[in-house]
Amino acid sequence: MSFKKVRVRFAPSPTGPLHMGGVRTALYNYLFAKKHGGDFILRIEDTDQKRLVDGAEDYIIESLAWCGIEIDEGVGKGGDHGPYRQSERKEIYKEYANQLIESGNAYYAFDTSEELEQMRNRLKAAKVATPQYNGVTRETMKNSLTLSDDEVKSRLASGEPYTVRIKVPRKEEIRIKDIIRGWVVVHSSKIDDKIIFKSDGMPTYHMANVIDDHLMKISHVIRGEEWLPSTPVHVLLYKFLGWEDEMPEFAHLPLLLKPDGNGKLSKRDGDQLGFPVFPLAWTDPQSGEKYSGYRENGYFPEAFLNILAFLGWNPGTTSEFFSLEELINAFSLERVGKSGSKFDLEKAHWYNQHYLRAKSNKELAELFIPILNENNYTADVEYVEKVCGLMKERATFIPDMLEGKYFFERPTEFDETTMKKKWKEESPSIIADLREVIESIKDFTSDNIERNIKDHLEKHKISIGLAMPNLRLLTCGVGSGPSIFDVIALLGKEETLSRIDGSLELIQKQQPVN
RNA sequence: GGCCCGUUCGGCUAGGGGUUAGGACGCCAGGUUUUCAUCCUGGUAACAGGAGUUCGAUUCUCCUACGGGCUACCA
Repeated sequence: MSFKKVRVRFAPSPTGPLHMGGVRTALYNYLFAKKHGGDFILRIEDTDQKRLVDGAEDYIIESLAWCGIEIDEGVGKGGDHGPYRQSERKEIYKEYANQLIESGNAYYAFDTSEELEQMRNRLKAAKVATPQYNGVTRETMKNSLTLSDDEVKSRLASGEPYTVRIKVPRKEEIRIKDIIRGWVVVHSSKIDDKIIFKSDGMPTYHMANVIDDHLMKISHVIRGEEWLPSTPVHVLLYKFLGWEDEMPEFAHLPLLLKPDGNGKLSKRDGDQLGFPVFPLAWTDPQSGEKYSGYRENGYFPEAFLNILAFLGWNPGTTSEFFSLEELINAFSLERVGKSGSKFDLEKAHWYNQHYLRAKSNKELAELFIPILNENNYTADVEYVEKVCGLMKERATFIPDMLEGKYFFERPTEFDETTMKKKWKEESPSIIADLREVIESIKDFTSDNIERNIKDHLEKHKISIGLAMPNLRLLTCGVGSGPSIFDVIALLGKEETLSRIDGSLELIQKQQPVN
């Protein structure tokens, strides 16, 4: 099968925002496709018209775009195998449903939901472990297998609602070769006659997915593990449709679990977990409820992707940082693990911090300026770039650099703990001396300032552990931050001096000396 | 309940019949620093349990336990 062109699809249903597990599935599909020079296709599985959510489709497309996952073909892109929205392929499915009925591999079923319910209850009462519509029970139901041809025809003609069910053989071993899990064998007696065509004229996932994958020439189906149990039905469908030889290969991905180890991550988890489950922020159009996203929480797409890639996959080396390009090169389905994994928030922070620090001051400033503006700070780009240069070492997310807000406003408050610990009786006179030193520095560079101040402190045997925090307190209002010499060099001599004066005045007014 | 999938440090994971079971994150300690952060060094900590196969099992097989998925006219 390696001669076949690799074509994979990501096929979400637009029932809400994509969550991070979905993004990971898309990513693995994309990586696999690109690794093998293949196509990545986006197909929208909207066969359940009742569950459609406004904006979901756009959200999916925007999420992939934010991550840098490019669609080669599909919704939002076009291509030769369209339409790529299943609701627009209705007629195609109908044709194949008929074909399956004609070949005796599917049948009409007229049972109402009440009748189905009754059947299940009856079986439950009879202590049948798994009540299902199968080779045995179908004999007792209303379908084209039990009804006469005339009856079926008249029911159909009268417009009575019907579904189409696959006729699962009674005794047959169905073998699935999964790239990640190896051979999985399921006996057909454990599978029920799944509905493949609904009474509303739409196919169910099972049939639509098989037909589309075939028609779209999909070579590999890479999807979540939750699909493994229904894969035998899909395999049967390929066989009944006569496509067995061209059946795609399967790879069922382990699931992303909740951090408490209880179940798979789901859209419903929203923000309950202490981290976003969505790539982008989302507002539910019905309830108006808002959910945060990685993008809005300050994650970089490259960090998000790197994190996601490593949840269930690893390159087999000790390298941890991979660009999308590098992921493509390193990726293989064989190196995808079998067991579910939990999102590691701490490590996610670490990744983001790494990517933040890898950015140039210019890039950082571009991202930081909007945040500054939101907080009513303005400054010219060059200045912000320098601030970023000083703050980037201590930030995980862009907004963390707001910690250095004192670069943009004079301090009006002074960190209480530091005041208590460091503001002593002698502080005003230490500062007065320091002020003179600072004023006398001609070339106002960090190195110069440092040398002058340290010389002065040494010469007069003044505690550096007192003088420096005092200076920081007066100029910044806080007890910690980047090198104070760097800070005041950036602030400039004039600003530094005037801050010292202003702060001194404020402190003398408000703070008692310890 | 039934069917299917899984199980290595706290979480993410490497490894694979004989290893001091490796790595990064976190955490702890030390160093550097005016401070915090960074950075450097070191440390902490894991093969779910039981049988079997074998000279030897964390690795292979089976059982049990635990976790997960599926069990809809949802995907």
